[in-house]
Amino acid sequence: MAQVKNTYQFEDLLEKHQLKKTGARLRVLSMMYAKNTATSQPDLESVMHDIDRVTLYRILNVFEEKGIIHKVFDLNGTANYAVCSSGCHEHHHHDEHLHFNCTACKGVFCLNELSLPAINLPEGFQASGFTLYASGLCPKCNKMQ
Amino acid sequence: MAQVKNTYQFEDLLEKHQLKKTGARLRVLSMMYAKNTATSQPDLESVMHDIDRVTLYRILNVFEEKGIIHKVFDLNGTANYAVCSSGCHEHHHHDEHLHFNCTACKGVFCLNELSLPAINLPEGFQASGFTLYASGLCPKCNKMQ
DNA sequence: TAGTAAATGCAATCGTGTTGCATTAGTGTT
DNA sequence: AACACTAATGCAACACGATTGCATTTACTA
Ligand SMILES: [Mn+2]
Ligand SMILES: [Mn+2]
Ligand SMILES: [Zn+2]
Ligand SMILES: [Zn+2]
Repeated sequence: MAQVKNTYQFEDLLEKHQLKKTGARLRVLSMMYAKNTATSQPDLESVMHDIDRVTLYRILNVFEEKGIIHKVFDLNGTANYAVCSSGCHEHHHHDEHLHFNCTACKGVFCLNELSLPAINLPEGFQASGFTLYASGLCPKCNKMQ
Repeated sequence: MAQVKNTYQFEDLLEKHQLKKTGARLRVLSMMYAKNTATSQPDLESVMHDIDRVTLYRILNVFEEKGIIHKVFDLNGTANYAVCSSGCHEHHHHDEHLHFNCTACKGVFCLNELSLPAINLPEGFQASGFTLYASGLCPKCNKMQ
């Protein structure tokens, strides 16, 4: 299950990153921390009708800059966001784990427990980051066939 | 370098997949086979002004269905396409290699020579495909700093 | 060469991403 | 508690890739 926190902890989180404590930001945080899958902006919009989509867009952007969440693309190429596990700082992410895209429920899962094996790139290529994607069926969809 | 072919071989390729031999399709094939990086639809449009965008869109789609090319997303989430190395068939791709996104020139490289190490997924997850992404500098951009 | 299905072109729409600017609201200070 | 200042929000507008419907044209086949 995801790492559930309460409102006070979210306020502390915002304060730590020198972000003003607004209702929209707290609601986005509580939604993202409650889920065990990544969240797209359309996901947020479908729930928070009263918040402008540009506001949500900017909240996601600033959270990513601050190292609170990280971006991962789903099978359609749309951005999804998930809370960073640990060790992520402003403009410095360490989310090199496996991202599982469920082809049935479209859920995007961060499998933090799986670290990536070392990769030897061909001569000349210089990598700054890796991401491993897998697609298939998540546990829930797998059971339902 | 990429696998260059001539027009007759492209015609054979189309015939093999029961696709009509049209000028647009042959031109798309020759462009994609001549490059060593993946090609986006905007790439094609910038060269083939006389072909309608929707036609290009449908050509890319049918080529992917037939297992001639495979789709890979760049850092912006836009679809790029690259010719399949081998073993890909209709609705059945085997392009489990590393995809390198150059942050400078935006090129997307298929590093076929790098096969992926075996991955053990957590209980319940059933994967049908893997893709490893790396971002950084390609050889050319690396030299130019 | 005529008939048929496939492929194309065009117009239109959708969805996500992005910017500018005026207004509002959070925060530290008086 | 009121003030001032800056950050955050809402709204309008735009960018651009993705996607569909439909009429027309083209490639193949009989
Ligand atoms: Mn992740
Ligand atoms: Mn590839
Ligand atoms: Zn699922
Ligand atoms: Zn490059």
